[in-house]
Amino acid sequence: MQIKDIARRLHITPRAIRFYEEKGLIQPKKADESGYRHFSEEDVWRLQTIITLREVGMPIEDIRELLQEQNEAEGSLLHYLELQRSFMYSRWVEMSKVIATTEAMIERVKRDQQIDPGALYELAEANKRLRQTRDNWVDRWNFNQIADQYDELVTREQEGFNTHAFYHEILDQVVGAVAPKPGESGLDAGTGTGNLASRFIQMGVQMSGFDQSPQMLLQCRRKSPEVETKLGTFFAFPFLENDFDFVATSYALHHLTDDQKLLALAECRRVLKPGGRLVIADLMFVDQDHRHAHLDHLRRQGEEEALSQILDRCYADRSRLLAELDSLGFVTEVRQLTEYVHLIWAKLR
DNA sequence: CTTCTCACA
DNA sequence: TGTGAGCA
Repeated sequence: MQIKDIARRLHITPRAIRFYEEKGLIQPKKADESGYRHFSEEDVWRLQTIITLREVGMPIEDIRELLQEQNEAEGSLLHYLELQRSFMYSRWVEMSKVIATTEAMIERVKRDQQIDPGALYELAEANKRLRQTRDNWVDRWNFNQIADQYDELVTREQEGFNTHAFYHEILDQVVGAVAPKPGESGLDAGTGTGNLASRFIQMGVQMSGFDQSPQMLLQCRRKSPEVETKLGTFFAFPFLENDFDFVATSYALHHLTDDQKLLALAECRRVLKPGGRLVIADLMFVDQDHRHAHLDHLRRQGEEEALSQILDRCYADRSRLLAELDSLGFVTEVRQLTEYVHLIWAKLR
């Protein structure tokens, strides 16, 4: 297929296609003699993905990085579509928030019968901060790289400080706290290799899960094909509103900063049915005082490894999560499971 | 019909 | 982040 054919098919100009090649997003084969580009079906999917991601506002450079890690995964068409879906959801969630903010601005102007620039500015800024908080996330753990060893890593007996001590027991506690009834549908947020989701599957529950790492999802599909898996992020769960009876999440929130955790809680709320419940098990401190006291303690003991791990991972401020859950309309209960792992049970009022 | 480069917004 | 002109 020549450049004009594919351009017509995808409704873009040949010039733009060459431009994407120049930027390193595609590498079409060139015929030896003429120097003409020849495009395969795979190239079509890839370009379609590029176009969609551009349409939802993703910069060229980001698309390039995304497609690069994507390249090594197999089953291209499905992966391209999943990438597109994931970003459609993030765009959708973002638009919902912008609409809500605009509504609030309109209400304010109507009510006050005059424009208060400061307040309107505040509202507009809130959107910007939200986007920044969300865009700040990076996968410092490189899950695509470690996906095939992940289960081994978390269950290995470790010398000294072990963040994943009692891993399986804690997952069992989460299942117990959710107390799922057969036929219910649940979501495992940040499902990874599906260790939590598969427990629910065994109880006759319909499970969905999402993760930001395609490689982790491959492991999950291999181990537990019954889990519906989607590519997606904690800032835009790839699901519609009111989809689930419960959301469960374990050892995932600590990959987010505290601000990002709050966004994630709002997403939990969004996908839950009325009366739905949320169970979180993760690394936490009771509150900031507890955090600082504990860090001081470790410093005095010379526990450098534990200290650096805690500082490196984003142990949650439990009190802040609870406050946010309350304002989102949840009633909550808490239980401390191990030295660092706490369990939060929450139910929509 | 395609290639590439250069200038332009 | 692309586009159009001009050339080979």
